[in-house]
Amino acid sequence: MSMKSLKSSKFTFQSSVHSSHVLQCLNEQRKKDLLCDVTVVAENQSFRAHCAVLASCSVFFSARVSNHTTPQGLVINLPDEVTAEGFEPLLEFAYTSKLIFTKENVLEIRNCASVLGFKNLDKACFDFLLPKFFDSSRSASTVQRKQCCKTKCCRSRDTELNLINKEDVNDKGKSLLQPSQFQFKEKEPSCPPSVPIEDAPGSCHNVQSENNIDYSLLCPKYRKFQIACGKERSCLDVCGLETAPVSLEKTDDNCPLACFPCSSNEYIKEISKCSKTSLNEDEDSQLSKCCAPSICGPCSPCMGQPLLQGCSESTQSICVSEVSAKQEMPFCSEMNDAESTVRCKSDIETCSPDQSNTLRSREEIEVARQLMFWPDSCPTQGSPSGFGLVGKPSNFKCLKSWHLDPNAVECPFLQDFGAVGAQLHDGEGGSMSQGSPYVPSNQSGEDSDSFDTEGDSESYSSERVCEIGLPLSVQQIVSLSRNDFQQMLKQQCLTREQLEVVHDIRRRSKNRIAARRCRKRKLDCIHNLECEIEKLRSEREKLTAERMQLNQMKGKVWQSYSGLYERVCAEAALRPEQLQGTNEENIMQLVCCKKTSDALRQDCGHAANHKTSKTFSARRVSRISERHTSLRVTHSHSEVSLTEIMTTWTGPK
DNA sequence: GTGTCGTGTCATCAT
DNA sequence: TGATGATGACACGAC
Repeated sequence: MSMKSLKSSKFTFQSSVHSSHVLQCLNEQRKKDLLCDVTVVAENQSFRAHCAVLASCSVFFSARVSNHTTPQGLVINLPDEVTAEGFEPLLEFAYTSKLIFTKENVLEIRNCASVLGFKNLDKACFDFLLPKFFDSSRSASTVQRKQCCKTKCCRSRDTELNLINKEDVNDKGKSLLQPSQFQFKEKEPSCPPSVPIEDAPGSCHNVQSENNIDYSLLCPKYRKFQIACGKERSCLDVCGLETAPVSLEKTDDNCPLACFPCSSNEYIKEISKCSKTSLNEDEDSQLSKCCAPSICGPCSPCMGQPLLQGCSESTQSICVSEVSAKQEMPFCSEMNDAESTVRCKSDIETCSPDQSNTLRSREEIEVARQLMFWPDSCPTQGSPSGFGLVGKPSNFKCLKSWHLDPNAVECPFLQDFGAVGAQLHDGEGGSMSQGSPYVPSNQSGEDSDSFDTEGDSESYSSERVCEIGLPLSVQQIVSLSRNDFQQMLKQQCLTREQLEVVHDIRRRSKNRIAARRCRKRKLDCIHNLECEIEKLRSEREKLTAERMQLNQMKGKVWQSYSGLYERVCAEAALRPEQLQGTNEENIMQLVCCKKTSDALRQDCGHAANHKTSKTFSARRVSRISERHTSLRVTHSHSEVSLTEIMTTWTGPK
């Protein structure tokens, strides 16, 4: 591009950290009571704040502030429903985007948020959170999960929990919930990204949320299953633009993807979408580079799940962002006058590389942690067998063959990672140490299966390798990323036959792994569907019981009504047969009748009182008599029997 | 001997 | 265009 064209071009610089920085500054100002222009009073406790911030977060404050001409010095008394306990976290949320809550005060906060109309919280947070906290059916779900998911879920769950980074939950047992993560769901079908740790040992996840959304069925991968089950639903249909997380209810440990599949996966994919724009074709190797434990947490359960595709995707996606963040691009792409090209959203590029790394990675690591917290977040699909320590014998074989550190049992990711690193290191004379670009990208998560090549097939492959004198191990052939693999082949100067064997081994091995994943997904889907069926059954039973209860109540009400009815009839000197029309009409009639009777009595009383009075006129007596006659005539047209009225009242069953 | 299950492999399609 | 992943179909061995 010529200098001239460069001069005529427009550039866009967009910072996504700017907004958070502004909010952070506002929060600091609030704490120092600087530039605060409003005092909010809740239960005799006052809070200083900025009108603009409150108004931007809350419908209530927006209305109050906009109606106030001089916001300076404004004092807003909150409704009685809003307690200080509930409001304070909301105020923090307004300034930090983080809602800190406990199981004890979450209802209070929800109530306050509802009263104050806190945007993005009600649906995005509480609809998602409360069922998780208080859903009485959870125990049942757990039972279901135990039934349907058998041992693998449970064991993987236990392991998972043990691996959760305890830093993610503070000492007070509070959990962080970041609504910004939820906002994501407005675009993508996703599940709640976070969950309080105490709820982690959840129930079967596929048993969906209150909204009956089966996350496992939302992923494109499972479209076929959806169709097969007649459950084809688009993610947007389900999640909607405004509906955030739909529920916390998860159902099945063994199907993380099932529940989170869309959640975590889609969410992470969204991240990766942005990030991948910055990736060059060598993304595999970049993924490899970045997929180090240090990024996603040393013992990330997700990463440790050898067979969890979703998990690995999450991890990888996060890492992709991490990588892209490392690219030093102070400015984004160029925008030509007429044809605007790519516009960089660059929270990454806007700041210095180091800074952007920190900011981005923190955010994404937080997301990853939240996902890990979520029992199902480790997607799934896979992975019932979880961390390779449970489940199939093959996994044991894997560990047996790859273990370097027996103490690493609790951290499969590290096992695999370290093992492979060591393996590669040995094989490549140090060029493939841990964390090096040569560490295969597919080793994080599900693809740790790729190391499970021990067995007949692997033995056969090894024999072939020896036969043709390949200077490579089967593991190297299989586990390297595409670019690394090709680069290695170039360095090896292999014969045509050797190349064919290498490619054949690699192809078979990858396909073998893919087949395993595919089968696991199928099984997960089956489990998920079973869980869903169980949930629907229990719901049906619950509804049936509720219906019976309502019928009983209806009977009681009817009895009460009948008694009243007869009493009113007797009082009005009417027979039920004299009434006609619907029960509502009859009741109205009876009420009129009662009023008229009262009026008559009153008039008669007056008449009696005035009998001796000369002012009592015959005209008034005549008028009373007319009214009485009219009333009699009206009711004499009633021919409907009480039975019919009862039928009308009972209504269709 | 037969059925079931787990697994590997191939072919095909999509990305 | 080649690499890769997903998946249906088939074959095979173990139980």
